[in-house]
Amino acid sequence: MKQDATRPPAARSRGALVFERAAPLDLAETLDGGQAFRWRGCEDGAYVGVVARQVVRAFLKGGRLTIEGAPLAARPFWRAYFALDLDYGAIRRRLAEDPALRECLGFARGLRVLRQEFFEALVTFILTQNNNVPRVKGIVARLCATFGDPLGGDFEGEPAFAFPSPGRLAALDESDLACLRAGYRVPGILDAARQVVSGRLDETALKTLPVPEARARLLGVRGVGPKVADCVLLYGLGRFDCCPVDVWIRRALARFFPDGLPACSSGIAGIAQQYLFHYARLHGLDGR
DNA sequence: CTCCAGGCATATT
DNA sequence: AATATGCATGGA
Repeated sequence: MKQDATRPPAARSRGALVFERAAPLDLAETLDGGQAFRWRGCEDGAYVGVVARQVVRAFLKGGRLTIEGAPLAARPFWRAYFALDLDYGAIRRRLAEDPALRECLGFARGLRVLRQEFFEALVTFILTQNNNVPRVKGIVARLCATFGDPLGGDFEGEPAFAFPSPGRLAALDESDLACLRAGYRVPGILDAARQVVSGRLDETALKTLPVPEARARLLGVRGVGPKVADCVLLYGLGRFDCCPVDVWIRRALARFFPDGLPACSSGIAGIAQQYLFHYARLHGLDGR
């Protein structure tokens, strides 16, 4: 509830990006489903987020997606972020060939798999280890507020901060990160940052290498196991052919689909998995 | 106060 | 190669 009349106006090159034919896309399902941790829903259905050093407001109206606050030059970025280059109608039709997935599709009409930034996905999914989404959001917020660059906008009623760069985090030690209250996940954050800075973890390589090799490299990071590695491949590297291992989900869903879970169409197994995960959460499956 | 969160690292069989 | 246990922290 504070005003800052001295703050410079938003950069003049910023405006509203409008994407026609964004459907099927549901912001709540996509932005608030445990894929990303830097979006907050508003009462009017819009979402405010900090992504790639941009503080933006996203909303849907009549099948059109509007992104306010982004540089006009960032249009390709947002198109990729929301996977607007993919024909989700066709993808859903293909997934619907499997009976189990067909059931799930009905409960997530506008779910999409985001293409997030690599380093942020790597760090945030290290944080998800044995953790819950609200707390991950809190840790990420503290991480950004403490070590990220101020961006000049507002987020959650506070000044907005960028996600910290690998270089910034790599120079820290565990005591510096104690303020995050991230517990035993801290060494993983540091190792991830240092491996990126050293070049041992290279985004371009991870995007072009065969999935098994990219996965093997990610597994070399402290705090990255099979689950986190595949989440990073899927959300942070756009490897939609990669399917996060999720023992819990498979066990829980087995109750609903005794005939077996879908084989996961080749090439888009990760997208299929996302529908399964959403379905499981929606139905409050506890795996009992 | 318990339980547990889309696991992982490590020590045991 | 499987299987068991500890783990920091705080939301519910």
